[in-house]
Amino acid sequence: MMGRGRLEIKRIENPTQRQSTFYKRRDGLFKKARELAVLCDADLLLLLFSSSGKLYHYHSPSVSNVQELLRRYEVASQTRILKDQNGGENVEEVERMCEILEREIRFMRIDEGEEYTLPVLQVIEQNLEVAMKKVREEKDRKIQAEMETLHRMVKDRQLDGCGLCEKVTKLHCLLLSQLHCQYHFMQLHCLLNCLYHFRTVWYH
Amino acid sequence: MMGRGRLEIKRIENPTQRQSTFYKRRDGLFKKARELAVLCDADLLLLLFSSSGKLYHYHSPSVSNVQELLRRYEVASQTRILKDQNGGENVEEVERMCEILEREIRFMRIDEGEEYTLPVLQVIEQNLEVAMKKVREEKDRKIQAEMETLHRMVKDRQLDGCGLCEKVTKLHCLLLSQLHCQYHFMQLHCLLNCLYHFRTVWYH
DNA sequence: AACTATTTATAAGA
DNA sequence: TTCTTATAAATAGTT
Repeated sequence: MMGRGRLEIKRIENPTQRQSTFYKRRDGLFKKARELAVLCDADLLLLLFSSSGKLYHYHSPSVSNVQELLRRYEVASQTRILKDQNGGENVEEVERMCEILEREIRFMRIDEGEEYTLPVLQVIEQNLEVAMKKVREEKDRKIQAEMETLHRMVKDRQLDGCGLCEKVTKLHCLLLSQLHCQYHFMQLHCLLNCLYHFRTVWYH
Repeated sequence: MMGRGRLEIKRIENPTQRQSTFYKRRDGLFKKARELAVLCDADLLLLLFSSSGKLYHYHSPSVSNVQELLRRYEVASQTRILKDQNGGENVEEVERMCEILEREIRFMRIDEGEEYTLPVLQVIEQNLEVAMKKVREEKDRKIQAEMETLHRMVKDRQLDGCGLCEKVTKLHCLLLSQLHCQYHFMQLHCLLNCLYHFRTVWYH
């Protein structure tokens, strides 16, 4: 890294040297962490255990306690770390959240045994159309990217011996004819399997 | 610090510059953290939230999960972070319910800023197809019922003077031609408005 | 996203 | 350990 020689990023086997490096880099890391928090108005938590088990930690001053930050981490990373503190208050919030989600689903599909009026069905259909449009656009984008990757592979390798290039082009045309229209699901599914097959065969 | 000028360690007020600095220093910090963990055989956890609330995190590979490290932190710092296991039972149930609903929505539509793989997109599309099919079937049923009601009204009243019966039959045929195929939304919407108009006129 | 002139971090030596 | 110093690395300002 820095310093007089180049250092490989591998565990330092010499304990004295490891310890020395640990001190220096620990100080450097905490300094950088503090600076980032202050300069960029970011919240951070840094927990560090030396190989001997000693703890060093830092959290940005705007964070009043570690729990608060961990709660945000839970939400952002979709993992569950902390158990819920209070029983009563946030239950209502969770339930309200649940209701909102339920309503969202309700306007995305039909449930058995329910009665719907025509205008409601229209709304649901419209919502589905919008969602479907988005999904298909995203799929278009992905398929295009796949095809470009394939073409690049063909070009890069100058591999045209076994007629692969021709096959890829054919496949590409077939896919393009499917894009931007109403897909027939099974047909496209078949084509995509074919596409994936190509990629795996390529790297045999 | 480094770079062309000296930088005071104070919150950067210019948002563009703050963002730019954040990216650069974030990368630097994570690199340093990784290097320290590897070189000195240390365990570490780094949670970072940008000022806009986006999460970036890292923990050394030797740490299997975040809880494990937090438990060590609790012991070392003598603070209580992780709550004990027991607590509100029904809270968990509600939350589980919430998660299920959320997952259901997640497989019914595309969210901005998310990355989806092609197989996932396929699943979402398939779910939408199923939902759409159900909605359209339900709509068919409703429209058929509407038409039958209209026909009954015409028959019961023996009212054919002003050519209403003929009009209703025409409308019926038009609607039937639309059923069980892919509707064009606007077209059907127009027909339905027409249908409702008839019913209200009827009872003038 | 890239480029550099500088500053900063730090590896090795004292 | 702690300090020094030669050198590698990081990055601020700029394009």
